Amino acid sequence: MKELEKNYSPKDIEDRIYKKWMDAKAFEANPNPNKKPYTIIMPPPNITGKLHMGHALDISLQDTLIRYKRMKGFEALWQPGTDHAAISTEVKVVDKLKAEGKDKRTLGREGFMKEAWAWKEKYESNIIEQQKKMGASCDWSKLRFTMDEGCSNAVLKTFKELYDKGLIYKGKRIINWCPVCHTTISDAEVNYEEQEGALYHIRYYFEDKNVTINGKNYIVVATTRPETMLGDTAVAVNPNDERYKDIVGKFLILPLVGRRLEIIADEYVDMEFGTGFVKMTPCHDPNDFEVGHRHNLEQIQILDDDAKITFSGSKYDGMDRVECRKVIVEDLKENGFVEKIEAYKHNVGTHDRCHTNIEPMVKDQWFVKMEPLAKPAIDALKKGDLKFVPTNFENTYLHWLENIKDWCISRQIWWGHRIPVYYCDDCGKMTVSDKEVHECSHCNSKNIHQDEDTLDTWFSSALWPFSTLGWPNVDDEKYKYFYPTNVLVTGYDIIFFWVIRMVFSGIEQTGKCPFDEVLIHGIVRDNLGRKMSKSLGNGIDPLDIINNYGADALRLALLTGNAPGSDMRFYESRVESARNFLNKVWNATRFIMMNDTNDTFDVNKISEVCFERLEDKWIVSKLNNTIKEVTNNIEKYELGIALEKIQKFIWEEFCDWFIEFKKNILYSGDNKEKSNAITVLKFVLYNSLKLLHPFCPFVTEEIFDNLFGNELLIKSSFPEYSEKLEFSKEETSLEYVKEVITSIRNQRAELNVKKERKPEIIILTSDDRIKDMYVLCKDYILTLAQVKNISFMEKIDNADKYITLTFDKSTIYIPFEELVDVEKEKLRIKSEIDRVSSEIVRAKGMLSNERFVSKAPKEKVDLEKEKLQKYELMLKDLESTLERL
RNA sequence: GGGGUGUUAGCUCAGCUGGGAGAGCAUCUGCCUUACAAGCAGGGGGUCAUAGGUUCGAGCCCUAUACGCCCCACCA
Repeated sequence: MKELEKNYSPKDIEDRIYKKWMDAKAFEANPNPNKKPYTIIMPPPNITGKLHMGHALDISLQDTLIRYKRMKGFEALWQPGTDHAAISTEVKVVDKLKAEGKDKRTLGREGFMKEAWAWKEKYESNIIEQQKKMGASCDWSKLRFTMDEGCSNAVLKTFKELYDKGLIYKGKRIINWCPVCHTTISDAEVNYEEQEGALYHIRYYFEDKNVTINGKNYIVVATTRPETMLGDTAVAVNPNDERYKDIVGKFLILPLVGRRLEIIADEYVDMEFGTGFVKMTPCHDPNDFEVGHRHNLEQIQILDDDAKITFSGSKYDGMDRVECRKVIVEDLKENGFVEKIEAYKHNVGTHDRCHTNIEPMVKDQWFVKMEPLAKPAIDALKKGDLKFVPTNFENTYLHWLENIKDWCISRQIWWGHRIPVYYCDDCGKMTVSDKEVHECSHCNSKNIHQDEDTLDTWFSSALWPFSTLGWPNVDDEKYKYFYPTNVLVTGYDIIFFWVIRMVFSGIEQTGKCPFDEVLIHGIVRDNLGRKMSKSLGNGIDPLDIINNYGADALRLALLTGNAPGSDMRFYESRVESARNFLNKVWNATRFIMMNDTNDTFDVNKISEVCFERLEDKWIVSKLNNTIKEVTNNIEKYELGIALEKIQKFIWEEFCDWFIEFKKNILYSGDNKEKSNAITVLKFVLYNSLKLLHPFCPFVTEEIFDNLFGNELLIKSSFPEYSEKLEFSKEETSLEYVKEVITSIRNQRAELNVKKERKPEIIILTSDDRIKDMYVLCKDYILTLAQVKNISFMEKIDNADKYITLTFDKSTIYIPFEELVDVEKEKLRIKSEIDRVSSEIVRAKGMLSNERFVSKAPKEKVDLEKEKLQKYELMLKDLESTLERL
């Protein structure tokens, strides 16, 4: 047996282990009729960035699940890939070009795409390398990209099918325009930010000088955006507004411009707000657009794509929107149109990528009709075909789908899937096709040109669960075997963007919900609870953590105490304690290897009969139970709880107690005993490593390799709970061990044993197995409580010289004069009497409550009876000891 | 405005279908015991936000209140 380093150092190990897995093709999964499939589709990271803590958490969760299922005997596929991240990437590439003195427009579409693909190659490999550092066991041989040929085919096919069904349409609608990115964005990509602004109250005079309201011949409208008045085409009031009933249908004159505006009545207007008059700017406000439609209002576009004013023939033409606002307000003031200006906080829509204020505009765009698609997605959840963990996100999901608006999918950028629509320059008609198009399908003219726009990046990600598996080729073996997938793991922040769109796309295109369950996790925040962000500079780089502590430690830190769906704060101290735990496992291994006398360990030859001694039965039974509980927890996605139980078992039960028990045998026992001890130690470690492997794969694989050789841990099987290891008939034996543990604890903790004293303690017991356990603990007691030795007696004569600790099956006698400060001991016993007495009162109270006895389950009642008995015994003993002192 | 969620030890958080309050960190005490000082043995510290209710029994279920956070909608 070789010797291990004193401390676990992940750096030397992780890359080597990862390579080993890769060489063994351990991550690959292929259709296998003899196994059940288990599939997780990885949320494809954007090719714009590097690995952050959110990814690290995402990977830790998924990798743990997939490794677990793989060990459980499933053909477990974790499908990796990356996302082209349309706008984000385009912005980055444009910036990069700018830095190089190049310009997107002069480069042209083709030249730009070349640059973008080069970017993709570089950044994709970066992020993949980083995922590998985390230990991600995804099937890299099946790596996909949202713009690769297969995914592009899926996009074309889907577009064509939805178009043919009338679910994709082109129309002039009001959309969100980003004046910086020069593209439309969907509603979901708009973030509302509260901004300081002003509410400008402006007078609009009646056309007819004889018309008055409240004695004035003007009305007052309130607006936060006075510059948009250039596009006003009406003023609206609520039809139920008694104040203004008589002036509906009258005309106003738009200040500065002179346009005639009719006063119209529409329910949209809130009578309570402001003056009850609303100026209507159908081209630059979504609500006004709707009202405009109902009343056939003229649409006047006053902003161009840069959000500059286009109002030819006026001084405002060409002004920036912000500048124009100032000028218009000045002009209004000068001409006496301003009633008042109030400071006003309001929410302004911004682009989630560049944080520019978005501009509502009317443009000809492509949309997906959502209502018919949303319905089956709602039903899927209601029928139970789809479940969220935790379930409270189901409300969010339903609420969004039930109030859904059509999805604007066209983007005025180049990096993405180009919309497969071709316009004929001769007949003017459209041809939509999922194949290459060379001529107009209506007039056969070759004079055609393709739509310039590309698709929203989420259009392709929506197809990810099946496009990566071979769809639209429905005969693809991968698709047939691995689809639909089992669980989707992602953050709550992209439920709307991604999860919902995958669900309705999956149902529409494949007829099946793309996954059974969605495991939602929260955001990893900094130690002050803030989001990690570039602008705050508070981001923690997972790679730094991996360098310092190892990937396993990072994974453990992210998984412990992290409940599904809720945010967590990241503390480096957590990583440190995780690392310490791993070191503990490492050293337990080291201990076993140092004492190893048994090179012929064969786990298959181990059965329940190997566990002869009490402590063996005890630890194996603990192990067995841990396996059962941990399996349950993992199946319920309670990874944090599972991990906690494994750690507790390994550290407290295995290391602190079992290994300590075995030291006596290993140091002084005979060879057969030693060999037996090693066998059990190895058996428990062997299974512990397996339990632990899904969570921290590197260190466990390394240890496994050192200790058990041939087999790869990643390919081994997860431990199974076994009835045979319950030792149910031996249950009392476990209590013996517990008793010994308790007695040792009591001596150490409560007696204030003086350091230099090493007297002999005496134990009375008639049970040989108890005797055995005390002998086993002898050195442990010696070391820790400085008790010199243990002797066993049938009875003890001068009992009043001893302090006693009484248990069910044994009594410990400790010579108090030698060992203990009598006064302190009296105090201890008194407080102990108080505690036990109150327990007795509690138990008696419960048992004398007739309703408890009659209504509570029998086992609960029995439990209380047992407790009462035990405490009464203890009380008696404590009282007699106190008397003797 | 609608929906969700939180309030548990000094800090950050677990607590699964209701059955004697837990972890990590911090703190205090004693240990360089030959697997591990990245360690060992122990201690202190909680009216589980408040008020009611259901129940034999509530941190957990119900109702209300207070404070906080998140998401959606967005009123010019």
